[in-house]
Amino acid sequence: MFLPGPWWNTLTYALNAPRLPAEGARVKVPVGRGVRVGFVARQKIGAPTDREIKPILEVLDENSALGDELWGLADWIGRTFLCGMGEALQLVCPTLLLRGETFSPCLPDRQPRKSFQEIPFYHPLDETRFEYYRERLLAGGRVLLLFSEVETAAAFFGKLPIVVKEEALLWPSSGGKKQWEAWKRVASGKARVVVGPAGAVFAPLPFDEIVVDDESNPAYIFQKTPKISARSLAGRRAFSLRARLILGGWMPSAKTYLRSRPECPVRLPSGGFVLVDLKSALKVEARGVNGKLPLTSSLMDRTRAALDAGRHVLWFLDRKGYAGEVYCSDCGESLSCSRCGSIMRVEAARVRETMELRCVRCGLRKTLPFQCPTCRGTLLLGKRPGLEALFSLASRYFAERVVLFEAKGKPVKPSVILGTRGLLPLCDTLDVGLAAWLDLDAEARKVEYGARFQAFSMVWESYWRGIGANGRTVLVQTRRPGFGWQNTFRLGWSHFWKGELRERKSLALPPYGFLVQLDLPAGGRASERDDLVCLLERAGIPVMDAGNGPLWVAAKSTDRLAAVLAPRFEIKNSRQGFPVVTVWSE
DNA sequence: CCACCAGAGCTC
DNA sequence: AGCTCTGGTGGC
Repeated sequence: MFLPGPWWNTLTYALNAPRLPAEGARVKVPVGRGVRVGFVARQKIGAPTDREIKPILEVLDENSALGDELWGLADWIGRTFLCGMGEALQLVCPTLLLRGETFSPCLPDRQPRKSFQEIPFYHPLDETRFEYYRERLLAGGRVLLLFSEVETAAAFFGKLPIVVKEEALLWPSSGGKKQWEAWKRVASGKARVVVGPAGAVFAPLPFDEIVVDDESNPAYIFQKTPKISARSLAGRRAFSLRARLILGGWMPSAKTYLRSRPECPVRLPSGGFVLVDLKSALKVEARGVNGKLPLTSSLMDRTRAALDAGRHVLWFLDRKGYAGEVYCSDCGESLSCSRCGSIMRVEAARVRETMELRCVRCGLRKTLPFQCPTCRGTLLLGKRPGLEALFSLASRYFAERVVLFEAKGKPVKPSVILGTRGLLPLCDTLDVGLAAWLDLDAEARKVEYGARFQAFSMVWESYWRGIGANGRTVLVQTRRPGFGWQNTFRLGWSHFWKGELRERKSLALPPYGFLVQLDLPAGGRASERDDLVCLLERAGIPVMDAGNGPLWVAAKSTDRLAAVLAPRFEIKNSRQGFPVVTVWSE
């Protein structure tokens, strides 16, 4: 039996009943002090144990609660992404199914298609792609349609022709009761078409066709562990169902490009793209903050011109708050979080017009101190000015036409709108004449090997997104203009991927290999870290250890690593907590 | 005197 | 990660 949770091993229980429940059926069993719901595993022949075997308290299902196909998907997730069946089940199942809610599945039969087939469909204009998807839905069959954003899914669903809508379902973005109702409705065959965000990839229907729009968007990666992309899961489902997989978007992901080498169908018009050297930035400083703000004369001129033409301007900067860091001018020490030790940034307090500190990692809020907590120095200065500092500065030039983006409400008059990549959806509804990336080098540094792709795709999207694309200009400020990948913007993503993949291949990075991130449980002994490193190295697996932060392992396949980690994830090790394993594969 | 809560303890 | 047990608090 598998227990939903961080554990990898199966547990053995005694059954006092004439008939064995099917693989995947749920049972109630005593675990630790309490009673929990588990899933029946494939029978192991004569599992000998030296300890007393506890009884199964209740059998909840006669048949598999998930169905064979989704059960197989969970099994594949557990093996491929080093999370074990327990966490895979938590990801695949609706929460109420895990709690033991009763239901009787009646999954519809399906005439299997002959073979798996992958169709790339890349076009920068939403309407062109969406029209194609609508045609696919009208053609009949069971179709799953995934979108990278909830809003896009809802909008697409809203505009479906009545005939399709009647047999379609919009998958809820929230869990709980709504998700459970959707699950039951789909499982009982009351919908032929499922439209939704990433979570809809677990809709319990044997689809004939699976469409993934915007397939390279990292928004498909689930927030909770295991951090897997719904796109990978869609691909796996299509493969095991022998369904048709349609991959659409602005541009392909590394994996898809590598497999089918599609050609970029469009280029940026020559006037539509401007590359600016950030080294020529104006020497403007915000009060109390050290460091230049990335404003060049080229940016200012074009912004003014776009506003005069009655159009909106987007300024992208991936730094929230007023300053990214605060340091003491006497001792040089930076203020750090008392809870997790990360650096604190300065941002506007939610009450009154004051500033407060906020931890970039754990989100802890604190009031801004008057003196340095280390040396009692009285001059605290900000480093790396962010959007709020930019706002007060830009207001000097463009007065009330500058807006700091908030999710709600949109400016009516032509404005300079400041924000992070979250501004991109504004292109759908506003006439954007200029999209400016103030400091492209600083964008998307989270996953190092994916940083260039992130940056490229966002800039690419900022040109094409929305109906006002005609005549829009994209301006990119960088410290390295004219070198390497920045030049591929004009030529399109085929050129970008060719260069990028050549480099990743030489380093055996994804999609050519796996990169595994191991975050150790907080509060563990330091020796535990050494033990794990030692264990891996003895098994011939080299580990990158920076001393703090996660451990990294690069591997061609995850099999060997899985074998080494498995004993660490047995239920008896629960007391010391478990490392969080994240597999980067594309 | 017991309802309620936070923290400890446990895991085939 | 849940689940239950425990022991302290507080409401009346």
